[in-house]
Amino acid sequence: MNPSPTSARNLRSAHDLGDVVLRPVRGHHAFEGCVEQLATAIRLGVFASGSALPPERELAERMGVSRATLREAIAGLRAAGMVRTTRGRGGGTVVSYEPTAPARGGTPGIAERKGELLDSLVYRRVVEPGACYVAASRTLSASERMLLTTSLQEVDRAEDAATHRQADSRLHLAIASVTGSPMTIEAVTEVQGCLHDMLQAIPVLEVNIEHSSRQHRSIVEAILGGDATKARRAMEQHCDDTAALLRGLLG
Amino acid sequence: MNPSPTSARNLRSAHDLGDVVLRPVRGHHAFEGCVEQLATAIRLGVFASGSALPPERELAERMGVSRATLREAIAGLRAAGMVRTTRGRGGGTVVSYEPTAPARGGTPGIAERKGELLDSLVYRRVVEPGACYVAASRTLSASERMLLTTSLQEVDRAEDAATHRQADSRLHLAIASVTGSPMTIEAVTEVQGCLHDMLQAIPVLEVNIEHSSRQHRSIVEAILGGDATKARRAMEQHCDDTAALLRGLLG
DNA sequence: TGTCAATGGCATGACCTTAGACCTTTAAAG
DNA sequence: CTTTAAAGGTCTAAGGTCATGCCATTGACA
Repeated sequence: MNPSPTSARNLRSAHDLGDVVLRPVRGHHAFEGCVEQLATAIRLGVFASGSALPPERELAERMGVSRATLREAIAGLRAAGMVRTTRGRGGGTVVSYEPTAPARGGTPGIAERKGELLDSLVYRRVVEPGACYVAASRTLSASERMLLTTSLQEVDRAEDAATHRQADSRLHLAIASVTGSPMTIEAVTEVQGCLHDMLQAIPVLEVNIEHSSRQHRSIVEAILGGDATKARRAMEQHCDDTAALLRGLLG
Repeated sequence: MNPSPTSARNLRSAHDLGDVVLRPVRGHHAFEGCVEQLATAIRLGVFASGSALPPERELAERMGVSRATLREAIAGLRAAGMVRTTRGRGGGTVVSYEPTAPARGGTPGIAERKGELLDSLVYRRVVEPGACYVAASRTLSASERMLLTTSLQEVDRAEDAATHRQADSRLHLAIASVTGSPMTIEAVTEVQGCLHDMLQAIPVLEVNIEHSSRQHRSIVEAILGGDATKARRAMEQHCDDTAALLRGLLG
């Protein structure tokens, strides 16, 4: 009666957790992963235009990859015009990528990733408010407090949409960073990568920027003040507002 | 005066985000990753003893790895005595791992991972309460509600410490699963893997089990009742209590 | 009972990745 | 000006990973 329950197989539970926990061990080739990670870091403004990437040997070690592989990745970035490389002492690989304003010439490849992107909005709602809570609960060092205030100022000071977008990402990463938790930082980095792709795909409204700036201020204020609950609530609101906006535009 | 600020390099900000966002592209070899993931799933009870793993071809595809690589991983599990493989139609790879009671014969390799494990407690505090909130916010299908109640019952019914440990993991994975968010599920899976390793390393107290069972009940109750705030608060309490216990034992 | 299909077992060749050593270039240091 | 050290550029041998196709085994089904 049941569709072929072979003795062993049907011991698996109905709503099978096994179907759900097994994830790809790794997406693609190592060098593609490197390209993606570096490109994301650059686009998010973690490495500003004009600044140098760490030396290849150091980068390779930090990314857990051989120098040959890392070099292939850098060659990819160079081919894409995101970095320029010079040799000799004092040389290195320098970021030549200038942030571009959102919604320039359509949305390349957003539609195909719709599922992943919608998921990232849910995940963000989980991760970022939690990170805020943790950040606000900790006693922050002077340099950590400085990182937060500086990042916030950079968001406020941004004059064009492109710089503002990067400063926004950096602020969120800064908040994650002051949790002191590598896993949390990784999660926020992943989320911000997706978010950036979405926000680049839509036109920016002045109203939205003003609105989110207010939220940013109250988030940072709450974290610096050590009010974990308030910090989380503020970030929740921020995530929900952004998500509503983006879900509307993804259909 | 400053320690050698070469023109380009010092454009990197003081509290350098770049130092913090770059993560290993992938830990180790693909087949090690497979072993780890499958072994964790088995130890957490996602694949119960006696049940069959999916066919190699299917598993390989789901894990994004070639069958050759996956087979090497399975060979590893077989060598470790966790699975048994039979050929022919109706054959397959069957889990032969029986859960073991915590704290049997010391704590192999917990000390070296101390940093990672402590981090996972912070990360858990971020992820699981958030997952609860999302789960409680959704309208759950009948089978999702069933999954939750069943998982809860299994925790309560567990008669020895070993099965209780697995049922506990499965309940947490079930909660993640009903968020419907793959990224969230992945995060909780990772966290539960670490948590399991820690909890296996300590003796279980009847008191603690009783305490956490109460918390489990109120968590599931809140999720089923759609009370997101209450669900999150209950899970926060649960995480904090477990974390306090474990931090004490990790030094 | 015989056939078949689902499953694990195996082999091949192309490609990727690694580790390490060594070369070349070039600015900084003396 | 010479030396030096810090970078990127190149090579090689060994091993990991992949896609694919085919073989071997064995329970299910007619």
